Amino acid sequence: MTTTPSRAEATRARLLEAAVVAFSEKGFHGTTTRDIAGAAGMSPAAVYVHHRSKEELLFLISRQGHQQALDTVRAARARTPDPVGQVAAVGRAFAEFHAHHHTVARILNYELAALSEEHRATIDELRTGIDRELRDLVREGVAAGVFDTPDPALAATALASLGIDIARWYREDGEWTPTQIGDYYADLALRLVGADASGVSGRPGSSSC
Amino acid sequence: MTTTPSRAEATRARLLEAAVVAFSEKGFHGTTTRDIAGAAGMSPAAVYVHHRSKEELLFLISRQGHQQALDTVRAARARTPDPVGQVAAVGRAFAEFHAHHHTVARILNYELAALSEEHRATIDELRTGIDRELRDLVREGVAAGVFDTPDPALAATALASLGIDIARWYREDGEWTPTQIGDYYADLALRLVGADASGVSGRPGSSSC
DNA sequence: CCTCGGTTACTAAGCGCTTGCTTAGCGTGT
DNA sequence: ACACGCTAAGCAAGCGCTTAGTAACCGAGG
Repeated sequence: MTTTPSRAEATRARLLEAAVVAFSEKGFHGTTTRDIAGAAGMSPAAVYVHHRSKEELLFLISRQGHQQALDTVRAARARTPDPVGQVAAVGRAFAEFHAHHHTVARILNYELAALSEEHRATIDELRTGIDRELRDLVREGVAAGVFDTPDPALAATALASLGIDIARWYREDGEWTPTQIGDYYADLALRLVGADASGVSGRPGSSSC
Repeated sequence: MTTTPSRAEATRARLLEAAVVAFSEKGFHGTTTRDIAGAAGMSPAAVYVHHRSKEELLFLISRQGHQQALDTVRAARARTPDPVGQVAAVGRAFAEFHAHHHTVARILNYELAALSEEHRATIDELRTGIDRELRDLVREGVAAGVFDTPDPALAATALASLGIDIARWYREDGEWTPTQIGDYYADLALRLVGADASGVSGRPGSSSC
C-alpha cells in the first residue's frame, strides 16, 4: 500500500509538521497560515492546495495524536493480564509518550476548544476511549484486591492527569530524559493506585522471575 | 486604606472578571477586546479607559493569580514544622486552589507565552518561588528520613504538576467538589513522596493527638 | 437653593493593519 | 499537450487601539 511518497505527500507532511511546531509554541489562534507556510518554506497559498482550512490542519494533527495515545495505552495494557503490571506499564508508556511527543501532546490537550463542532465530537470519542481504558484498569485492580485507593474513578483521572501535564512542563534541555521520566512514573502510578511494587518488572520486556 | 470602591474601580473589576472568563474559555489570542468589553456590558473603547492594552489585562490577572497561588503554598507549609504534615497540607491546598479557581488557573498555566518579555520575567519569578517551596519541602522530608522517593526533584515537579492539571480537567458540574478533590490529593501527595500517612490529621485545623 | 466651570466615565466612529482564504496564472515533468 | 504543484496578488472581514466628543456628576460662588 505505502509506495514511495510523492512530492505532494512530502509537502503535505512538511506543512503538517510546521503546523505542529507553530500550534504548540503559539497556540492555534496565535498562529497564522503565513507562519505555517513560511516555516514549511512555501507561499501562504500552498497551505490551501493540500488542506481545506487552518482548522483542518489542527484536526488532522489532533486525530492522529489521540489515536497514537490510545494505541499506546492499549498496547501497555495488552502486555500482561496482571493489573499491577498493567498500571506500571501504562504509567510508564503514557508518561514517555507525553515527554517524547510533547509538542503534539500540547496541541491534543490545550487546543480542543479551537476544533469545529463535528471534529470535536470525533476527538471526544478518542478521549473517552483513553479515559475508559484507565478507569477499567483501576476498577479491575480494585476488584482483584491488588489496588488500595479511596476513590478509583478519581485515581484514574489523576493517573491520566499526571501523564498529560508532562507535555506542559517537559523541556528538551531539561533535567530528565523521557526514559527517566517513564521509569519514575511507572513507580508513581503504582503508588497512586496503592499497589505493591514487588514482583513488577522494572522495564517492559524483561522477565519477572 | 480600602475605602468604598469608586464607580471606576468597580468597572475596572468588571472588565478584569470578563477578561478572566473569556481568556480561560477561548485563550488570549482567541479573545477579542470586543468580547471582553461586551461581556462587561460596555463599548470596545471602555477597555482602554482603564487599561493600557489587552496584554496588560492578562498580566494583571496572571500576577494576582500567581501571588495567590504562592501565598496558598506558603500558608500550607507554615501550619506545621513537620514535613509529612506539610506535604499533606500543600497537596490539599494546591489542589483546592486549582479546582476552585480553575478559570484563573488555566490562564496562569496556559497563557504564559502571550505575556510580554518584561511581564513574563515578573511572572517567572513568582513561579520560581512556588517551585522552590515544593522542592525545599521534599528535600527536607527526605533529609529527615520521613519521605521515600527515588528522585526528590522529580517528585516536587510531579506534585506541582498534579495540582496544576486540575485546572484543565475540573468541571463545575463534574463528579467531585473542590473539597473532595482536596481530601484525595492530600492523601495522594503523601503517597507520591512515600510518606507514612498515620498521625497526619485529615483536615487542616483538627488536632493531631 | 440654583447655577456654572471643570472633571470624570464613557461611547460612536473609524484608522491602519493583519487575518483566513481565493483567484488567476505560470513553470515543470511526462 | 496537458495535468500537476505551486505562487503573486489581493479581497472581505475582523483585529487592537485611537480620536473626538458627550452625558453625568462635582464642589464653589451667588
